[in-house]
Amino acid sequence: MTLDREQVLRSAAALLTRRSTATMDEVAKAAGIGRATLHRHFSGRDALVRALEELGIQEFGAALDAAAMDEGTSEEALRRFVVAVEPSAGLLSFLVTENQLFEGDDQNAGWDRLDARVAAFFRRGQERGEFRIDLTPAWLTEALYGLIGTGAWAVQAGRVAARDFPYMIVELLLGGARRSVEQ
Amino acid sequence: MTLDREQVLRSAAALLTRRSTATMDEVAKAAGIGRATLHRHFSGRDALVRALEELGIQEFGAALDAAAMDEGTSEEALRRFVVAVEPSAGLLSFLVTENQLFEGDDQNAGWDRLDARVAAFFRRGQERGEFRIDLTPAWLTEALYGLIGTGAWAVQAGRVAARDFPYMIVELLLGGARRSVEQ
DNA sequence: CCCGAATGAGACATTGCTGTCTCATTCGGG
DNA sequence: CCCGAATGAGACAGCAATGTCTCATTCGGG
Repeated sequence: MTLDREQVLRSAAALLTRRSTATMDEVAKAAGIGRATLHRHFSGRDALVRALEELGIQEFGAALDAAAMDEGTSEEALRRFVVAVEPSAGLLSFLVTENQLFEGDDQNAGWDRLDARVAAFFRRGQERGEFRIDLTPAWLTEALYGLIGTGAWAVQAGRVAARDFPYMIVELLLGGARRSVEQ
Repeated sequence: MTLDREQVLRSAAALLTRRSTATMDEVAKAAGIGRATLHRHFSGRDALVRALEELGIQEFGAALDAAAMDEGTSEEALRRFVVAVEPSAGLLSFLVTENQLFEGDDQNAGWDRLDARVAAFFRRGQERGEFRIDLTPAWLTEALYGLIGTGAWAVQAGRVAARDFPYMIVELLLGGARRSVEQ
């Protein structure tokens, strides 16, 4: 017994990433437990989503920590980060969409903190002359999130190879599609 | 009388863009009509979404046409396109999310045709030496869609200025965040 | 081995949305 | 002006998911 809460959350994340409207019953079945048991541990769908949110925040923060965004060039740091965040990309994409539904409501302070860290990273890169300054840190942050979500979806849909995920995201975000003269 | 179908679709698009789970009743109220009338014109929620899908496909195609993707440099064409597609960005973002829910089901052939046009544009740019060739046309296409959706959302959330929308998307997609040496 | 705790299966009421229907009202063309 | 068509408001049943509860079963620590 002693239900593995972590494993339940992981399977729920995997399912909801694919189909965000999945039923509590489907979530339970996907975790290999009964719906009643699922309800005993997460008082409702809201509680489940909130638990997933905390998991996502924790993983996102862990990826930022693991990437050591202050060390080396900004480009190296960004590469490390995208590699570190890749396993959580699907979950994060789901949570972003889910958050968009709560229009105006109180947004989890955890996200603000993470957003601030990412935006500060881009600002630092601008101050060091590594990033262009005509694109705001806020936009670069949003664009990074968007590309991670898009990449996760494209991989899952089979439109791009999974092993290219970090390369494609970082190359596009940093270098863009334009072929530069020195190439 | 003689309900303005176009105007109903537009207000539905505006509402569903903000909150994709809006009720038929809310859609009707947003359009200033009764729920019964809404049902008389769109036999159900599915029919409404399908009508919105056709509208989105038509607008997307119109934006491609208006941008004349074959004329001038690829960069100029892309700029024209993003400017032309901006008014439809919210609707397209909603439709992409909605389509993701139909896992595996028959996807509207209209999208395939549009995807092919966009991918062909990037491929042409690669052949002309304007775009780098280590990023696949399929990925560039997905990334463009993702950035358009992200941009639309960031504007609506007030995180970036609306008038910067085309500039930010095109600059990031083409040039990337890296500050190049010649700058 | 045994007993308590946790689980799974299912019944049940509730809720919110949907789709259909009716009927009084309103609009607008002829 | 008048009549038919369209609309709005609301009633209604159906349905799917939720959340709660019960009860038999199973697991595992002592």
